Amino acid sequence: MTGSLTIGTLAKQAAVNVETIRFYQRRRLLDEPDKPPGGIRRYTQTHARRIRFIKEAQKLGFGLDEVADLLALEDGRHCREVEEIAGHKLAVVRERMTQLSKIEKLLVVLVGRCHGNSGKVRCPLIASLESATA
Amino acid sequence: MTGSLTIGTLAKQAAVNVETIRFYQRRRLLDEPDKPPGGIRRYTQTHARRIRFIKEAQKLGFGLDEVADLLALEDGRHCREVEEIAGHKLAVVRERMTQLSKIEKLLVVLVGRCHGNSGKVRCPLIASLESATA
DNA sequence: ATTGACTCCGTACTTAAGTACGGGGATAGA
DNA sequence: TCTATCCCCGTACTTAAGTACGGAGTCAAT
Repeated sequence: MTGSLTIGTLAKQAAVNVETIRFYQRRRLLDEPDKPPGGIRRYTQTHARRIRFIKEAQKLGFGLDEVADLLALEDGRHCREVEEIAGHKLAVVRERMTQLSKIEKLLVVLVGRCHGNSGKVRCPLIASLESATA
Repeated sequence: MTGSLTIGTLAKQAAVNVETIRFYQRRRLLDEPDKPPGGIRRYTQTHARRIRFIKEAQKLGFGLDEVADLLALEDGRHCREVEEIAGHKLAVVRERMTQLSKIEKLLVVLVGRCHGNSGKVRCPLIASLESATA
């Protein structure tokens, strides 16, 4: 049955180390299912999804504390909290997208300029990001 | 004159710790100006810009090794290298933008749904990211 | 000429995020 | 049944990215 995983298979499904799962549990990012007396814990696809979410969010530059904020939203919160957390994250996310799109444009230009050429190229990558940074 | 900084003022301008600058120099992310015999090194705005760039790139989820790749582009490279590095980074950047925009949409929905409401809200944040992840 | 702030450099410590290890228990297949 | 493989849990180690520390030299203003 695909609805009941041991920690090992969960780890495989979510493509992380078993120890990482236990680490997330300690950090309260992932709940620890009750242990059947004298036994082995069972996990679900919900756990797997949450782990993958954590990993994705990390790639986007969020630290585990920030990921915890995001997960708090997922877990259901009162509106005032939601507005505060979500509003703040929204600003962060948008800022990041802006910066990324600047880098993206520059990379595109660079690759294009380069195509079929075999000399040296130099690009104003930094300057361009800067104009937004200032 | 604004064109000649000591490491201390450079640190202030770039909003980092002096030690961080020295650390970046060790990591070859930032060049170390020649030391006038028996003396104190002088930095320029170019250094400050580069440091700010490093910091921005980090916020976007790039590690220092990846930042080094980006800086290699800035520093001028042969076309084959540029196409390789830039092309690869471009894919990464686009992937990140996609993920961010998913999170963004969800946050917007969440905040909107919440507005003027005072109960509890729950959101399918994870599920949405997931659909892209899979 | 002296003092206070700053630089230089090497070494060591810290924080975040894992990873690894090891003893002891459970469990499933030969 | 026995043995291999996996789980549980605590403790300790690792890696990336800084930060801090301390002694010795330097510079600028008093």
